[in-house]
Amino acid sequence: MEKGQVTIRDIALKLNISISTVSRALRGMADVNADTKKRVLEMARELNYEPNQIAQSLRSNRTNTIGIIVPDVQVHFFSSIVSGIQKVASKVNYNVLFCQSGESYQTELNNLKALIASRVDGLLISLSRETEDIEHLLRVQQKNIPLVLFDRISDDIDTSKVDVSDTDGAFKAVKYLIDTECRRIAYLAGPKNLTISNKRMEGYLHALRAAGITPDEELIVHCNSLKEDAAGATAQLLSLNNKPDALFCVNDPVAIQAIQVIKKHNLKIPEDISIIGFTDDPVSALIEPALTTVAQPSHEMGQCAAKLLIDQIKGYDGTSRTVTLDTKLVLRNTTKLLNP
Amino acid sequence: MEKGQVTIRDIALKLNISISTVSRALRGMADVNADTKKRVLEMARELNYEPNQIAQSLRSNRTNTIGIIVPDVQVHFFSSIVSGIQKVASKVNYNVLFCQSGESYQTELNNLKALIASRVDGLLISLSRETEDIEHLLRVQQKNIPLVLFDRISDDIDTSKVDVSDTDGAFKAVKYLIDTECRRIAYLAGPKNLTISNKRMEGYLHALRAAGITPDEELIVHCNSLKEDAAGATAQLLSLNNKPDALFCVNDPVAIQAIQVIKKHNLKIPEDISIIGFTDDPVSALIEPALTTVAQPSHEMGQCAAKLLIDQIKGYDGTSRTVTLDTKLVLRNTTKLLNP
DNA sequence: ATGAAAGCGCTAACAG
DNA sequence: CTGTTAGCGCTTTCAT
Repeated sequence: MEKGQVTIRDIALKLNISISTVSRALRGMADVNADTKKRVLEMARELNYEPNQIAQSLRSNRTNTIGIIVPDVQVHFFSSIVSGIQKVASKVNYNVLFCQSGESYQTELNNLKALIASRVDGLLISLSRETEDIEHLLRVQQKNIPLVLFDRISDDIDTSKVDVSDTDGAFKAVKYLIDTECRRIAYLAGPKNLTISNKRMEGYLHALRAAGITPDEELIVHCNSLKEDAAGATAQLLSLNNKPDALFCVNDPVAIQAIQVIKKHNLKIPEDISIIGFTDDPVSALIEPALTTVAQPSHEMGQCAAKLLIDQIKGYDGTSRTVTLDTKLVLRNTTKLLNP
Repeated sequence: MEKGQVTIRDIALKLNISISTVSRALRGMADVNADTKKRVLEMARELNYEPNQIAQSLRSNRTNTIGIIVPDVQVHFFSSIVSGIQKVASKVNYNVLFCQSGESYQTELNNLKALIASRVDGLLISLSRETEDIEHLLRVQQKNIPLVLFDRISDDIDTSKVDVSDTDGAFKAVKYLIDTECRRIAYLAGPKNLTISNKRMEGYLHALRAAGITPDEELIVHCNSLKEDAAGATAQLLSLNNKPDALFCVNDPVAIQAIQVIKKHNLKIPEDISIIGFTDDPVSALIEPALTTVAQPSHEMGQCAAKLLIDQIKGYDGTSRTVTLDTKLVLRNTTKLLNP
């Protein structure tokens, strides 16, 4: 066995039959003598034979492998998506080639190159924060490689996409704040070019206007590198003459930062100031006070994206479509109770 | 381009030269006419050529791909390891095929089969909780596929391994509890067959004995399915006539469960009862009180395992060795301060 | 029911 | 410097 892995040739030689017969027997094709077939299968097991998928792929031009690129799998939201993808894929015998862009456009490019070279049957991508130009995605399409974008999607390309109802989620959150008597509601936003941040802003503005509240520029603050700036941005809001009485945050980490700062200022949550986040990170239920947040179905998102892609690969569905999953407002202790 | 991806043959035809020349030019081999080479490279770019790694792999018998199996990537500890692995691998142009066992032995077996069929150059595995028999790993070795185990390792196989100093970490934790005047220290253990849980128990016992404290069977409670049973186990300890004054927990999720229960019993942490966890999950710093815990360098663990494997693949090092990474006691607010 | 042979895309002798 | 050829392991005609 020193010569590496066992091949159908080894089996054929041992049994003194041709490799085509072995191949046929192994795949359970109809026109093989029952006895031959039995002997082949036995020998295969005895020699611990595993089919060489590389050879199969070269022949069939299909690898049964899909590629994923996410910014950073250490972020729970993404690991949950990746988990969903992998489970769906493995159920239908697809392998998953896994890459991280680390929020770098250049790395995303390199990842993509590697995945294309590996001849993945399809691609699942959540764009890096740096990515603005999507030329590389167009090149994927030219090569007829099925592509599904998720979460960090782009409007500049016509392909299948999975996202969540950001705008509606934000609307529901801000509406709840208004319904619980908050009037000066601030938005702790993400970078100005981040699509999801802008969509959430839309929902925020829409909810304010629907309640007859005029948005105040002063109350919208952008954090450039999400985590780091959040504390500063919060401090800035708290130093206003006319302080906010609620904070809607672009995501949970920002909200958690905000909570820390607010606590230091000795303000009571939610009596003095209410807070709502976005994502429903597992941490959010455990901190104190437990964070009210707009939950995104991350695991489901992964599953949905994977299904969409595999359907496309198998040619069940050639049209590109966008699936928008629902968000849900999870009420916890950083918001006041609704008076019935 | 309807015919799928571009091959060196397409380039050769367009340029009216042989495919071997194209192959040589593409790989920048010395003995190619500078002009020919230039024309090949230009044409390659023009046609958007990407080398077919499948074909290369079949020829070279190397895929430049490593396989990972982890129980569940949604657990931060594992996603952090996976992240470390992927970064190291991509730096040296290795792809990562990613699988999850979901703590199921059967799924682990299936994953392994798929990865072997994909002819990965090496394997990185953290065993499922169900896995007791390691026959499948021996078969991997018979096939001469380099294998590195990490975190959930097995003593029954001679291969490279990466783990952390569980015993020493536990010792440090329990010693700290003793040094801060705790005397009745309980151990909230994991399943009885879980290696890491047992190693941590050793450290626990060792620290007690070193301080002249006789271990009390009553104070060692096993949780079978880590998360679910923790609450019950804690309640059980609190109902003892002679209650514990400290809790050493097999991991952070268990510790966090314990904290909830203790709070409900209106006991003060750490005044009435101290708690120490294991892992340093990101949550642990954010809960209240912030959890004192034994930190495991998860990201580093991934990097280390990947390096070990790749060295082995490249034949730099054929011997199997075990790397034990250091743990660190991170003091937070579930333990008392040390009196100087 | 089985075998022989071609070919998937690429690399590596071996010739020229 | 370049072309020809064989072959990696497998599937699939096409014969027999």
